[in-house]
Amino acid sequence: MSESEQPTGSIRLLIADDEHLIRGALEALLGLEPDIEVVAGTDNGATAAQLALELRPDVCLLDLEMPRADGIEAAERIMAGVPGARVIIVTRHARPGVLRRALAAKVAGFVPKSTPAGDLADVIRDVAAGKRYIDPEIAAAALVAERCPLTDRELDVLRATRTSSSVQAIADALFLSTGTVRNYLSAAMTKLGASNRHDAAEHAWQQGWI
Amino acid sequence: MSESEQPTGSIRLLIADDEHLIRGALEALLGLEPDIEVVAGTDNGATAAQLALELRPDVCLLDLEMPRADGIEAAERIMAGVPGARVIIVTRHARPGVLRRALAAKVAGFVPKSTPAGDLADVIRDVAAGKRYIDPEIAAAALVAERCPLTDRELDVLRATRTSSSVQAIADALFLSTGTVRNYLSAAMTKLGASNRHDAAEHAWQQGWI
DNA sequence: GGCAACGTGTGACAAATGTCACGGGAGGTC
DNA sequence: GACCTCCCGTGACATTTGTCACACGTTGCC
Repeated sequence: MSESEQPTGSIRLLIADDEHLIRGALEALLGLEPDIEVVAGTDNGATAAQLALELRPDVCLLDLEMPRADGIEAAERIMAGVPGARVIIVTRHARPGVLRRALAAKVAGFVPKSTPAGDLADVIRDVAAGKRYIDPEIAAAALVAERCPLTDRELDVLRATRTSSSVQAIADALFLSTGTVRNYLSAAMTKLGASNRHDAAEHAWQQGWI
Repeated sequence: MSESEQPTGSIRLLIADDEHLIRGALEALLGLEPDIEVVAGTDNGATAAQLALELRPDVCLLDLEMPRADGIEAAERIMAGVPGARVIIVTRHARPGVLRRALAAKVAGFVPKSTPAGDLADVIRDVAAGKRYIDPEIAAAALVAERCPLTDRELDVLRATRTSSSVQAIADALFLSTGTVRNYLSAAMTKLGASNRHDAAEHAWQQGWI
């Protein structure tokens, strides 16, 4: 593992983003930095985790929204397989609950796509140096965010609400009776102050609870 | 307008994308090309149109999803104000109907964010040279896509459905009676084969009709 | 002029949805 | 053991939603 063709202290980076254009652009952006070397790129979380196990990059830059395994799932797999790995999550929708999930997964960096491009290299350097970087806006939002008042089953039905159209379909998906589903939905709607299940599911999604 | 500090034939480019990270990365990517010069960047459609009128870039690279004016609206304004302007729309969700809208606005290029990063510069060069470039996948999808069977008002209520929770709210937003709204929704749902208005609105959105 | 399509509305009916009250059981804590 | 919360269910009820039939006026086309 002691190649000599790279400058001393060069940061070996893995990039995962399902939008090829973005990934390529990020590679171009970070390739301009003399101390950063992009060693791998992929468009899904599962491959990202696999590549990380093989290549042992110093830092992994993972998009949150990816097929096969989202950024946090990929981060968990990488953490499990590569002790001391450093992961940065990049996301478009910076929902407070997602930050919680990311921090629970021991992610070292969390930046929204609204971050100025010039800052990204610095974040990568900080993270590579062992520091953590959490976008201050998201951190503040997460701190004032309400704790999730919903039970596990209530979260389940809200999750199912996002893909199923009728109560019957939700009940079928969860192997529950329609009455039970309606009770859970009613409870969730009351807790969230929503006037229908779609609003409730949307709210829970915005908070990153589901 | 005859500055001499740039190489002959250099393509003057404007980039608009509301995600700063992406815009910066694209600037880095395209900045690597010797014949492309990024002359402006912004994060919303309204400013993009304004800047285009002032700076008269050769090509405008516009993200579709932007605040204040989406990529196509911005393209229309640019076309109206700058004769011979060339616009490329970049989008994450390549819905068939959106391509229709874009072509109706005389857009010269249409690429999804899944395009390999290396191809983008070539597309820009083609467009600058007067050619058009339409992503073949999207073009094929648009050709087999069904024509929109909905009336203007049906589209209106479906649009409102995406933001309003109840029929009453939709009716209030459109200054209609609830009965009328329900009739339109029922008609739209029948035409689209949807079992509720949210499905219908989702379908219409996927097709790019609203 | 006649006809079709569209926009707008009403009224009635059925189905889906949301609310409420009430059960019972499983699993924890004091 | 008593108590609590969560899970799962039932039944009744009011509200919302979706369907259907029908009506009237406008616009555009043959």
